[in-house]
Amino acid sequence: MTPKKECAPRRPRGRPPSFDRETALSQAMTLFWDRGYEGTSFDDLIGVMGISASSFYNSFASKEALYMEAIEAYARREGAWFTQALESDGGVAAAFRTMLDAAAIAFTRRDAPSGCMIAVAATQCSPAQSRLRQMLIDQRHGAEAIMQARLVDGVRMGELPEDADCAGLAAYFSAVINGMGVQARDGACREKLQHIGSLAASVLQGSARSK
Amino acid sequence: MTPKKECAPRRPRGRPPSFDRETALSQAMTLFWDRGYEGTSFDDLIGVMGISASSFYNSFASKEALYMEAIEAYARREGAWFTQALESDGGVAAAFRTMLDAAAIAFTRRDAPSGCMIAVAATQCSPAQSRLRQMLIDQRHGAEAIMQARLVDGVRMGELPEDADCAGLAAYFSAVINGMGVQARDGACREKLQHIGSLAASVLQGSARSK
DNA sequence: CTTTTTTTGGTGTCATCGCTCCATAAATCC
DNA sequence: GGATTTATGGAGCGATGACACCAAAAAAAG
Repeated sequence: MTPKKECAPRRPRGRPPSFDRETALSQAMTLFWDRGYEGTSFDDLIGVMGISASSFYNSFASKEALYMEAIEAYARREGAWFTQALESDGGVAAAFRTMLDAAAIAFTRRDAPSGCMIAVAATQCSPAQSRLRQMLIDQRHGAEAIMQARLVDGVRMGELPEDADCAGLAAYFSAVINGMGVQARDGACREKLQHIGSLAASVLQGSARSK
Repeated sequence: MTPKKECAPRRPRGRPPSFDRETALSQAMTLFWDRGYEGTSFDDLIGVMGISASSFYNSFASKEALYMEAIEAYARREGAWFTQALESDGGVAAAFRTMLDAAAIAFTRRDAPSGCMIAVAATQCSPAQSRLRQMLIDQRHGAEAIMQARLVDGVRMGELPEDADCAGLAAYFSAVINGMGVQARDGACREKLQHIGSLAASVLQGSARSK
C-alpha cells in the first residue's frame, strides 16, 4: 500500500501569501468583464486586486494568462445559469424559455457588471490579441453547440419535428443571447431583456410539436 | 444683388495636399471597423492612410475625432441598407424580413470587414473611452428608434394589431441584428446569418394581421 | 522676384504599457 | 540559532502609445 497523504493541511514552506488567489482572480474577472482585455491596464488590475507587480507575477504568468483564467472562471461560476436552464425539465421549448429568462436576469445583476463577459468580448481587437479572440470564438461556438445538442435531444424526444433545423435554431438563439448582451451593456433593464427573450423563445413554440 | 461666388473651382492658396481626405477617412474607417478603437493604434492608422503624423493632424483633430467621423461615415455610407430596407414597400413584416436579409449580406461582404462597425463596438472598454461609448450607445438606440417608428407605422396602417408592443419588438430586432454582428465577426457565413434573420423575422409573421 | 499660405517630413516628447530585477521579509526545516 | 524557501515592496526597464514642433517644400498672390 502506498503511504497515505497528510490529511491535516500542513502549512506550506515559505512566506505565506498576503492575498487569496481565488479572490484576486474574481476581482480581476470583474474588471475584465466590465472593460474587456484591451480596456483593462496592468495597473488597473493590480490596483483592484490589491497586490504589487511582484505578487502578480508570482501567481500569474501574464496579463493574457490571467484573462484566460478569468474567462474560464466566468464560464464555470457565472455561466451556470446557461447549462442549468438547458438541463431543466419540461421540454425543449420550456428549457430555452427558461434559459433566455435566466440570461436576462444574469445580465442585469446589481452586484456585477452588466451583460455577458463572453458574448461581446474581443469581437473587434488588434491582431496581437488573435489568440484571445480565437479562444472567445471557441467559447461562443461551444455554447452554440450545447444549444444545438439540446435541440437535437428535443427532436429525439419527439418534442420537435424530425426535420427541425437544429443548427439553424442554435445559431439563432446564440445570436439572440449575444444581442441581449449588447443591449444589457447599453443599459437595458431586466424587463426589456426578458421581453426580448420571450419573443425569441416564441420561435420554438411555433415549431414545437404538441404530443 | 450680392456678388456671385466663383463657380470655377479656383485652386486653394497654399501647398496642395498629397492625399485625398475622403479616401483616407475610408481607409481609417475600414481599420476601425475591423479592430475597434482601442485595437487600432495611431501608427496603424497613418500607415493604412499612407500619410505622416503631421499630415494626419493637419486634417484631423485627434484619433478620437477621426473615429467619430468614421462612425458617421459608416452610418451614412455603409449603413444605407438599414434605412432603405425599412422604407421598402410590401408591409412591415416584409420590410423587416428584407432588412434582416440585407444585414446578413452587408455583414458578410468580401470587400469589407465582417459584421457591423457599430453593433459590437465599445461594449467593453476603458472608462477613458466613455465619450465614444456613449456615442455608440446613442447610435444603437437610434437604430432601435427607427425600427420602432416603422413598427408604429405598421400599426397605423393596420398591418399589425393595435396592441402590438412596438418598443418590445424593436428591442428584439435590435438584439438580433447585434447578435448577427457577433456571429459575423466570429466567421459565420452569409447563409447562416440569413437563416438567423429569417427565423427572427418569423416573429413578426406570427403577429402580423392579415387584412 | 518676394511674400503669404498651406502641407509635408522628420524628430522629439511625455505618459503609459506590460513586465523584470533584487534586496528584504516571513514562514518552515534542520 | 542558521539554512532554506517563498512572497513582497519598490525601483526601473524597453517598447509603444498619442501627439507636438519646426524647418523645408509647394503652391497662389502681389
